[in-house]
Amino acid sequence: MDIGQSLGEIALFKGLPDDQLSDLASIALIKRYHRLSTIFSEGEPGSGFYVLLAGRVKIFKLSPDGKEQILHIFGPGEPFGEVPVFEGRSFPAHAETLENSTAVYFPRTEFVSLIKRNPSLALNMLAVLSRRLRTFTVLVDNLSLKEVPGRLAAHLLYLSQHNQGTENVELDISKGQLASLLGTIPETLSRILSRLSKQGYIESDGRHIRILDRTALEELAEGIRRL
Amino acid sequence: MDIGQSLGEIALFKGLPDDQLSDLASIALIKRYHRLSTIFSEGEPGSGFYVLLAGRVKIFKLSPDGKEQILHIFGPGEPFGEVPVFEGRSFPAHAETLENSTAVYFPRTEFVSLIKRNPSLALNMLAVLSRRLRTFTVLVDNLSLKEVPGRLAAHLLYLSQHNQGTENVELDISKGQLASLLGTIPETLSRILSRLSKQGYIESDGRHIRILDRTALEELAEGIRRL
DNA sequence: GGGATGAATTGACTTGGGTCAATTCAGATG
DNA sequence: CATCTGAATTGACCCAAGTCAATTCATCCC
Repeated sequence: MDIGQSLGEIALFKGLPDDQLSDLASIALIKRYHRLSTIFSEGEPGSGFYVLLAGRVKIFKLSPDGKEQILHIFGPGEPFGEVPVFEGRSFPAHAETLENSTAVYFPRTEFVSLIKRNPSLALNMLAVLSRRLRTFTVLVDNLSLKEVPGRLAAHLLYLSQHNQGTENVELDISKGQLASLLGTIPETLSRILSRLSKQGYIESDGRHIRILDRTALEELAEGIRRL
Repeated sequence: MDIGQSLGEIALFKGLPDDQLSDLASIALIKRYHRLSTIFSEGEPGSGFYVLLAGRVKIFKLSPDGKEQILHIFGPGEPFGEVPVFEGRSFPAHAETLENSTAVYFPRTEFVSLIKRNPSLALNMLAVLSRRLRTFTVLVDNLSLKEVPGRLAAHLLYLSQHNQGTENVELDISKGQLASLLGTIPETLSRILSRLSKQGYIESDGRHIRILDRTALEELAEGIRRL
């Protein structure tokens, strides 16, 4: 595989001249992981960051008694683990694969010196971090200001959006993981899905969900309507 | 006032040569705000960002029924409102002064072109955003995985830390605002402060709090101990 | 096909923390 | 000094969502 080639298709590296791409490729390391393996853990010193090529990775926090809060789920093309690269300290959360995955790893010092020589790489990275800050504000808003039905409604609408706005939505993670992403537990998620069905807002069959009353979901997500 | 001079003391601009500082000063605009005035609102297009020179600013989200969740409280030297600069879209949250405040405003396009010419400015900004990402992971962890006593304990320890680890801590915001920062309401905060006092963990008198049992607070914050 | 294993669902119960309302307290102002 | 106004506290009550336990369901593999 030509690494330089595939790097060019990654949003973070958009607009870079070919020689820079091959510079990148020359410092990159390919890493492969089995499903459910740890990529890094919170508190570890980070000496580089990753860009996912294939598979899926979750970034999450853990409470002492084992409850998990997922911060992000990343797919191909998305970078993760950058915080320690620019801030110097350790990883602020855990990273684990959801599927067999392949990532490129960029060592910190080499990458920083590349960034110094390439302003548009720096700006791309600034855009990535800014986007991530925005998603965090949404997550905080959900956790603190919405209740679980609202979070779930928002998530279903989000999935629908990313499927060309279709009414048919396929959950791409287990219900247990979805619960952890929404800041709740499987039991609660299960109950609320069935309440949404009883209300006629959705039709639910395993991982497949059909949106029947989009407006109702929107109002739930906005916090205007209560379930 | 020599703007260039004061800019040099801001962490974001550390290590910049004098001519770059005066470039910065030349695109900067000084803005003054009264206490409790809106600097920007969520959803507004952002055409630049701010660095606070004096006063205090809160960044917050609002629910439809008016409940507020504070994301950050910034003091002198701290930049805010950068997300739209690099990501292009609108402000992800509201910004309002807590006191009479002065800020420098940097218009987006001019600032970006400066960053293009100065890698260390870019790296400083990457460090700022990375640090902010870390604080968000902490906030999410608190909101989702800790209960209110734990969040409060963590906050008291944080305040103690930033006062050379003294046992005497002064709340620098109103209890109402503290509640909003901790993701709760004043009534609950009040009750929990008094429970902490009854337990002998703290002594509380208005805005002054004395830490009596640091270990207990640490264990509360860790989620090991329950109140 | 038939266990076996983990995921998901359902029920009964508990509880943290929110709502609403009533005081009390404290700082600002005339 | 008296009063006013918003902040903070306290009490009674309620409810969303968590815990614990028991099934049920689905998938995989022999």
